[in-house]
Amino acid sequence: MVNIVEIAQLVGVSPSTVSRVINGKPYVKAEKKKEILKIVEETGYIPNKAARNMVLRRSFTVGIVIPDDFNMFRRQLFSIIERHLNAFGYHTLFFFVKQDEESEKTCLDRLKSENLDGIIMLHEMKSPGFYRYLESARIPAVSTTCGSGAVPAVPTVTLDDESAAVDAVNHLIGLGHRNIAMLNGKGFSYGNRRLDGYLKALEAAGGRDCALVIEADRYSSQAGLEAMGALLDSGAGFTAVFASSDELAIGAMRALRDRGLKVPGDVSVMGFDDIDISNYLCPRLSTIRQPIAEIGEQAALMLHRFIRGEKEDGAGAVLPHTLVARESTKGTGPRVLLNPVPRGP
Amino acid sequence: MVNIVEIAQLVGVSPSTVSRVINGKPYVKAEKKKEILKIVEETGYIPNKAARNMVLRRSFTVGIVIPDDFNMFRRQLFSIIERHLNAFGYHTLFFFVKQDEESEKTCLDRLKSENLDGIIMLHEMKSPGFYRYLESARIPAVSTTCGSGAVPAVPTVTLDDESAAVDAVNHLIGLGHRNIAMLNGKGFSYGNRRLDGYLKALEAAGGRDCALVIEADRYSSQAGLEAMGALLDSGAGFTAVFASSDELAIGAMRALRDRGLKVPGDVSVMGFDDIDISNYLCPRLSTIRQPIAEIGEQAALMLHRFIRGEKEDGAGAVLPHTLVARESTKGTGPRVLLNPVPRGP
DNA sequence: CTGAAAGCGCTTACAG
DNA sequence: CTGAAAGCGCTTACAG
Repeated sequence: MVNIVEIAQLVGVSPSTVSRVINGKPYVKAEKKKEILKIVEETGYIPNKAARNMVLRRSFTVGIVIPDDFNMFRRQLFSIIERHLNAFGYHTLFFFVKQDEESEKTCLDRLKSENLDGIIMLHEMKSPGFYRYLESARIPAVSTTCGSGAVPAVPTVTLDDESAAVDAVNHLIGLGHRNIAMLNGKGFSYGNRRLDGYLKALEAAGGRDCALVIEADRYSSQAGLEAMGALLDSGAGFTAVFASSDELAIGAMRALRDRGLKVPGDVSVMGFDDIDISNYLCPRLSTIRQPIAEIGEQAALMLHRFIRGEKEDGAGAVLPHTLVARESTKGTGPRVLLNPVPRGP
Repeated sequence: MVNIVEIAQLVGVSPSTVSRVINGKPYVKAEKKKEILKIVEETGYIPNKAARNMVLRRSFTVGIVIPDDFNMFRRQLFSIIERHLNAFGYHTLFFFVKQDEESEKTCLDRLKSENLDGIIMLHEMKSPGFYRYLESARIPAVSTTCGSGAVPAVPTVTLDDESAAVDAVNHLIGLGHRNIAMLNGKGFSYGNRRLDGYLKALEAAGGRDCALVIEADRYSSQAGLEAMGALLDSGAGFTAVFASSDELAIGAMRALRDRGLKVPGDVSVMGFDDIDISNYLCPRLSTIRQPIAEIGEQAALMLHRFIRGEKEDGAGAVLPHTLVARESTKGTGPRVLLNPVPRGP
């Protein structure tokens, strides 16, 4: 690998000058510049990043902290963020973290050694030490996952989970459903906020005592399948389900079908996220659309400004969601309570 | 940020000694070691990575080159690879690349500046310059995506796409189907290999003249929806479809349903990949299971050995696939050719 | 077992 | 406009 002093020798100038033209600094005579560029081109010289980062004491890269088992919603989100960040000139470094302290600690240690320009959180850390560090080390960070205002040092770009859940449940109520179960995930605060919305909507409709909540281990299809299976086994009655992620809903639909129940004939199913696949399912999934593109764009932009020292005015942004009514939800018709068919043969 | 000389001063030793204990080198008196560790702990000192990488002339990180719009199959694969790589002590740096020369060039330039220990290719580069560079710079690389043996310098861990496709089509043939369409993606050589398998199976069954191939833009559900729509519009007759990715199959099923056709009642659909979601669909998707976990593990292991200088014996590994017959494929029954219903008013 | 010194490849005041 | 020099934070022969 050729380095800057070799280039300098080849051209017959000093490394300082080479550095200047490489970094687009002014004050270099046009002809010299041309010669240098020519040699750089010929040799295929690429500056050593580690050396550069060291002296500059920054890395021009932003870290993206994301759950190890990130679902499709985050899959889509991070692509968008990555793209915007690139457009701003940042590289991107992923930190996959699991749901345990050990993993969070490892992540934090790595973070510290990287000299990151900034951080995007697509994850919620349990350990407060993490956020304390960001604050004390004055590392700009933006979250798309914490509750708005939950972590003072970290502005959050998100939707209003609670009112989105209210809308989802109201959609079901408007269709005539009264016994609406909620299938929630675990481990993220947005689950709580969506649960709050569910309860609130029920309450407003005078059906708070119909609340029926089951908690899945995660937000995946498999978790949804299992949780819905358990719900059906319990013998609880319901004609609709609100799942707090599309993947949960997909698993739930599968469990319903496995018991011979029709969606939406017997049970209406409502998701949350509007991941790409939801519109290709049979039936197409009714859901709450998160404005993924806008969240990603805003988060990247906000972080960029943050890094450049344009102090943000605080809590972040709350973006509008959309109710997408598709085929997996429909009216109750005779409004009878579903009696789940007994399991097995 | 505290650095190594400050730590040294605090303890009253030289930076050399601190460096030794941090890196677990021998020859440090136990008591000194203890004191140093204590101060390191107290101050929360983390070595500066850029500095370390520079002097060591390596980064302890492997690059993962992956299509910008990677699908769920790669999503699952990269998580597995990332985990194994971590277990071997590598960090991981993603390079998202688009299907154009520009993007490939950018990727290559970044690659050069990173001093990577090795590279995993979850993508196929069009520009031969990329592979030439890997070879000339002697950067260990392993692919999971190129054809086996396609790029001499890059061993490949993959399945036998052609014979997997043969199995898929034979499954359909065994069910009584004769008019089997293939829905292929674009831009990756494995598409060609799967196409070869499709043709081969047809030929072996004496039905080569029934070949009916439509090429989608990509391997996504949307692409599958569109391609299947076009196929139906063409008026071509078929009772089964072999799609070269599960996502393509999902889109195809949606298009079929949109025309009022039943899967598998009217048309059987076969996918390829066996991504997580496929087993939750209604109907559950019949498909070819790629041994994702094994591919990921093997690729990581092979790269690790490669990096350590244990020269691989060349072309890589071919792992076994599995035919997974689920609900989206079934016998033809009366074996009539489907006459597509005319498109809606 | 330990430290002083050189060096990794770059950038940036500083002096001209 | 340009170069010599110092310095970023680490590691590693080398000499003791």
